[in-house]
Amino acid sequence: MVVFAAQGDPRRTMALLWREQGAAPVRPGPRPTLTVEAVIEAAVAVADEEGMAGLSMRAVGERLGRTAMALYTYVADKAELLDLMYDHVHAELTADVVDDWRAGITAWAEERWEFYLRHPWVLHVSMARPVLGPNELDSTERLLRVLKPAGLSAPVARGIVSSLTYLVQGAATMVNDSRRAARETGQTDDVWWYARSAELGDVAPGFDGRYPLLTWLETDKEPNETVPYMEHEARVSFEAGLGVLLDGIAVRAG
Amino acid sequence: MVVFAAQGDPRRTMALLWREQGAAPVRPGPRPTLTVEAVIEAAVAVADEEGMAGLSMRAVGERLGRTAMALYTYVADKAELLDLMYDHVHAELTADVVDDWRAGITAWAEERWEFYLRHPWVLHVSMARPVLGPNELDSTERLLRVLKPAGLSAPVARGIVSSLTYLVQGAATMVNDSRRAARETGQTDDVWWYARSAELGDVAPGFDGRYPLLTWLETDKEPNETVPYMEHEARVSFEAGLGVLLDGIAVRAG
DNA sequence: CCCGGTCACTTTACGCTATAAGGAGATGGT
DNA sequence: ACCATCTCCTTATAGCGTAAAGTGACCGGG
Repeated sequence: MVVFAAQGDPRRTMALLWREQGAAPVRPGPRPTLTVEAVIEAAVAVADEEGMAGLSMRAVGERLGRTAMALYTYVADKAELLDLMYDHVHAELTADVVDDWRAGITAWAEERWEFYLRHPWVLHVSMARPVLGPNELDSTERLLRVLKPAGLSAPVARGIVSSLTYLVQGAATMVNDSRRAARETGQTDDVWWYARSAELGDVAPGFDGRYPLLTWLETDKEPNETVPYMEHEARVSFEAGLGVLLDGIAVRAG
Repeated sequence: MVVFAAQGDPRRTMALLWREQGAAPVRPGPRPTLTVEAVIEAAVAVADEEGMAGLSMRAVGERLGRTAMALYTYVADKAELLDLMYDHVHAELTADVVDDWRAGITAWAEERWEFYLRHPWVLHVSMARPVLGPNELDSTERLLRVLKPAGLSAPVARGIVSSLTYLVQGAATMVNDSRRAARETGQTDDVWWYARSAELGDVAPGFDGRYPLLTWLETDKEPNETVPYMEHEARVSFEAGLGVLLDGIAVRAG
């Protein structure tokens, strides 16, 4: 369920994103009883609570005491609504510049991490046709202010920004999927793993002999009681990956 | 549209994945005219051609000259079919061990890259509840054989494997989404970007002043005529990210 | 040889989706 | 008062996974 930017009139969507408020002309007909903002906020609330799969025009309308069709007065279609939702929540990102680029990048990545756990549906909006709203651009501009002192070339910086994004999004997706799976199946990571490794032992006898390195890979895990298995693994690999990336940047830094 | 592993009887699915063939007992009633393999192959063909969104039980049935319901003779439900499809295509991964870990990891990542472009739908199967079929496990075991000589600890190795996976999958997702968007909207990356940056200029005058570093980031691009814009960017950032990761591994290698 | 149990496969039906089409009623300008 | 205009509603369509029930083919045992 990866979704693209609005396919309707792009100018219209861009104008909404950048809020060109054209001093609403006085027209005949009933006054609207809602606003685009109210629709966006209701939609974000639905998506936060029910996930991208639960985001339907009916659900958003219902939350506002309207029918699904009433929303089409305010947005062109669902894709446009998603663009507006996407930029709306990106306003939450405010991590500001720090002197040390290493600390700055870490802070940026940590803020994104929390952000994606707060709004899992954002990860289902494709980056192949970016939304190009002001709030996401602001956040990226701030990352670049942090990255600049490392003295990288523009092409290398592009690679770093992408890799950083892939890493945060990948690890956060793992956490979100794990939570969703637990909610939908009623089975925590740990219960699931316990059951599956038993079945794996039954169906693939001699596992340790056939997969010695996979067996080795699972060793030396620090005991962890509080966080579900997969969430913990994702968090640890996020930190590890970030550390490796930062080291790699240092190698290239001027 | 991220999908999870089968929720029906997990034992049944695991038995199918590891092909415990229980010497089909002779029973009354008509002989089945298909096989699980045929169903899997038809489903993979549909998914390769139409994408995950086009993979419906009706479409698979149609390809086999059957109704959607006929498939339920061979698989428990759509989720189980997806697990079987997932492991089936992972048999294509055969990259084998090389002496140099740097070359070995690169080869592994390149093979995965091609694989995800060949089967975009694989990226929509969640890793939070892994399929645990033999073919994917084999591929990971081979990666570990390559990684082992670097002399990492198991916890660090887990972080590396995850980060590597996030990187390849993230960049490949970008390419796949870009291709899908071009197909669905009839607009290539380049046409889209041209139109959108014009609109951005209209709607956000003074862009260069407000976003000096974003403007800088887009500089020094090597001219590229053959590959669509986004695909090229994704490929370049994949290579750059891989290079940074390998450097980071070298720092930690024993 | 035929009968009864079993299974492959079909048709139908349900609730869900986005949104096109058309209608009702409110509003403001003339 | 009239009319153009706009908000919001109801209705309808094609597609999804799969539950339920029906049809007819096939096999072993009497």
